[in-house]
Amino acid sequence: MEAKPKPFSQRVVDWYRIAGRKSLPWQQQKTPYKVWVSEIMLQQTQVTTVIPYYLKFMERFPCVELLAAAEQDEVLHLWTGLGYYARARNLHAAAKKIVTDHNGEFPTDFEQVLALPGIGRSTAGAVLSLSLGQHHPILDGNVKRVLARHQAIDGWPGVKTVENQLWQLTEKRTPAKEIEAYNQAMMDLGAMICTRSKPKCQLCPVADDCIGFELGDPSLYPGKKPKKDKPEKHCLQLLLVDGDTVLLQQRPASGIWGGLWCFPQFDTQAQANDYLAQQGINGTQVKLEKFRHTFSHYHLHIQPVVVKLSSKPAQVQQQPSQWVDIDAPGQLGLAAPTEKLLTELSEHL
DNA sequence: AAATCGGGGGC
DNA sequence: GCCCCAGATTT
Repeated sequence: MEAKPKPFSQRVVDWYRIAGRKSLPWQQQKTPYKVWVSEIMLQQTQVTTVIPYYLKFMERFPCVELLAAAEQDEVLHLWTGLGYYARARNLHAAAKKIVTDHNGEFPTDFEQVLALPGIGRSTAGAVLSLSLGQHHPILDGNVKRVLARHQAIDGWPGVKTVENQLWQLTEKRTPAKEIEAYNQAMMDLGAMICTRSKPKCQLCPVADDCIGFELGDPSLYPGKKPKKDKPEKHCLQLLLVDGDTVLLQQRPASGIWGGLWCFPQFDTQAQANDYLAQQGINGTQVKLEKFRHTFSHYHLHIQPVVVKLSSKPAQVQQQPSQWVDIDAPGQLGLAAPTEKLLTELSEHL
């Protein structure tokens, strides 16, 4: 008589009990708020990078009311360096909505959670299952990878039909019991065993019936995103220096570096000169070394130009701007290149 | 140098 | 609904 193999979910949960992660900061005395903040940060960054950001964030905003009451600048400040700043703005907006619409209590109804900005089906399911044990399937990058390999699902998950297959599969595999352990286990399995490259199949609890493994190369799944050439763009950034201070302008709320504070940026030297003339700014221009910053869809070559002013001009700024201390810019959200240039400027002067 | 990651929003 | 967009880190 043959032994009946254990179900997929049982093997995954058994593995988790032994090898999974249970002592991360957001796994202690779990609440929807803690799990929510961690999930948003983890959408764009790995666990080890997230931990210090998460700890600082929770120290400053231990509850949703305090987050809702904060200035956007301070929220972005705590996000500086994490990237995808729209997520911080959505987090902040969602906190305000929780206070006004839900009396400061994180909603426990799936549809209401889904209606919060920055939360889609997978994140809503993750927060409610991990913090409250509600039964919802999840489909983050880790789960996609595990499932796509296990069933050898072809194609890039960015394609709707492929994504739909994966949702069907996660619905089918998600067990009625032990939802919390299973969902956490699947994310851990993807992060620790079924890694993007060099998966540790010999340690995997579901390698026995993994079709990707059986076919010889699980790393062929999921299919890769078709790649596009990234255009090279160029710009100048003006570092207007007056004594120990420098001028920062706030970026428009949407688009690149939305809501962050950056140096005034121009496409051409001529446009920069026009601006300086308009603002009545005189001063010697000193070019710093050009560098390249890469986005998801283009490379930006930034030519920093230091302009030392003899006096602060009477600004007729068309957008919010402020003079900040070069060594201590304050509680503002800064893009990575802005931080880098501030450091350089500090050394240069 | 290339891959990545879940959701928003414009069309 | 489809398609494009966002950014720093890891491999």
